[in-house]
Amino acid sequence: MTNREVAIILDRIADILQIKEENSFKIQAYRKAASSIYHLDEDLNTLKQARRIEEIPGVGKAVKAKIEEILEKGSCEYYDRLTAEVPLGVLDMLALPGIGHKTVKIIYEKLGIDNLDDLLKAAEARRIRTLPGMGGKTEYNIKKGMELLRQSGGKVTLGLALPLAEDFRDYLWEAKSVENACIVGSIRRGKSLVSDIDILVASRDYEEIRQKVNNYRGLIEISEHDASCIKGLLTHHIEFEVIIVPPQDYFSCLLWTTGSKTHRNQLFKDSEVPPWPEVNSEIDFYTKRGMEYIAPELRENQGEIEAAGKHQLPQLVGLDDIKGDLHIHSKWSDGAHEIKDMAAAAQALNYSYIAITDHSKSLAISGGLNEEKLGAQKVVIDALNSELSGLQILKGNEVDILKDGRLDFEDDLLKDLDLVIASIHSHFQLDKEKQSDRIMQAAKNQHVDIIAHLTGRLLNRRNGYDLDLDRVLETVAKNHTILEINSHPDRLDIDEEIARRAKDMGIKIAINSDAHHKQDLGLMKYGITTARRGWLSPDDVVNTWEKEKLLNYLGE
DNA sequence: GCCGTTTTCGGCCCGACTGTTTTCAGTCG
Repeated sequence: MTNREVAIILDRIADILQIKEENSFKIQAYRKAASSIYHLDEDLNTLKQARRIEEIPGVGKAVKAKIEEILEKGSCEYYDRLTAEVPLGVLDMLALPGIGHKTVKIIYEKLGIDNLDDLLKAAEARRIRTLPGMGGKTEYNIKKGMELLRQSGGKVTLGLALPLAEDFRDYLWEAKSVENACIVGSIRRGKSLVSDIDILVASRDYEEIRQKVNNYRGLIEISEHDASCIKGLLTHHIEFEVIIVPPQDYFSCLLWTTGSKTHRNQLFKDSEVPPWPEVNSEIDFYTKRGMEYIAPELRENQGEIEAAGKHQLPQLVGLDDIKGDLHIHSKWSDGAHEIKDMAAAAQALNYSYIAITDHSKSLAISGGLNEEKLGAQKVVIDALNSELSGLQILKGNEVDILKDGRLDFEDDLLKDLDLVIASIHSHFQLDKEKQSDRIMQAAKNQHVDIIAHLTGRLLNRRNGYDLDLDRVLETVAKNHTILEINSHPDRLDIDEEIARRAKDMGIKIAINSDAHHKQDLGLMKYGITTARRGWLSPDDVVNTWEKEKLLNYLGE
């Protein structure tokens, strides 16, 4: 069992307890333990062997026993008992926006519905409105939510698929006969939602690879296999495909399997099908055709082939270019750690600056800071800065954009901060005009430096709010406001398409982790991938800049 | 169920909006 799988079980226990309306603090305890484990930087199995499970924050005697049982047996008696009472299909319904634990409980108890398909049928048959507290709008929410789920077509986020793919690839590479192995397909191109995990393996021993796949701890089943391919299902029910080629064909197959189809169609004529033994590397392939090397993230037939032919591809931003992180939370609001701990984690990444940007007072659930606390936080940061060498902590805030476009703090207070992020956390359903006006008003505020998670989308969960992007981007450009690429793999907001538009309009971008936990600083790589897919260069991204240049820009 | 310069039980625990109601329960960030 991986940490993530254990965390998912603990979260499901919390969900079922919530549906059963048990003590809310008990539910909270399971959620906290799940979150701690999700963010752990050590493997639970290792911790168990070292008898250190109880060191995990939020894990006491009871949860520890359950974790150990799950690690040994893949499940625990308590969880099995709960899922016998409330089937997992009932929990699937919680994914629908506007449908919470109480609603799900009533639907399950009164109508006996325990899966999404039956729920949709009941909503279409207008049976949901017969239940207490539910009406036409609840049915609409169900139908609308199901549409969103269907749109994603069973795809999973890169944040879920990539770690699993990396683990699988590293495992396969351990086989003696493997000379090369690479994650290919949409994961290699860095798409934010992917349908499966594809691994290309160079080996002459098919049988060894098949045995190896068969023994993988994350394997659920092998569905089919032939001389060059093994297909099946991995944990989290993600489909996989292992493609096995002889070593001399590896690089041409790497190109072919990375795709995308449209990139391939544009590049190759019908007659051209791999292998091409003369190809020694991808760079070699493009060079021999008189082109620059095209990075996997660009291979989407969005003008990259033409640009590569003219040697006009941008120099893409990379993780190594990043010098700081401008959107970080601490314990002062809803973060998990003290500022000094986040600073230490940033130093470990060799950053030269970070901005502490806790929430503002309106976001009460997250412990948003009021004027007084913000003042106190500045004193703490000043003290830390006087001790730190090599890293500067910028005094910032993620200030809420209120319903009418005003900000949660007065200008007088904002002007004294090093960095102001403005973002929306409420009133998602305003109409296009009002929503756009609201953001534009924030962008026009001379103290606002960055607009964070512009569209508010949550991948597989919620579409972005209705925005007139043309008008918004125009205002952002005019006011020299920076747009954020939020690196959280559930957000990746703005996406590559908007990022590229923004770049063309001269808008600068900040790639931020929005870290609520030390480990979250590592999410930066997902934002980088999105930036690369948006054709961004280091110069387009303000947090690749030297500190002095950045501070100058913020001060203007 | 966890946690304790509060110390082994009692605290943990927001607030606004939405939808279904006609005074409030459920959802969400």
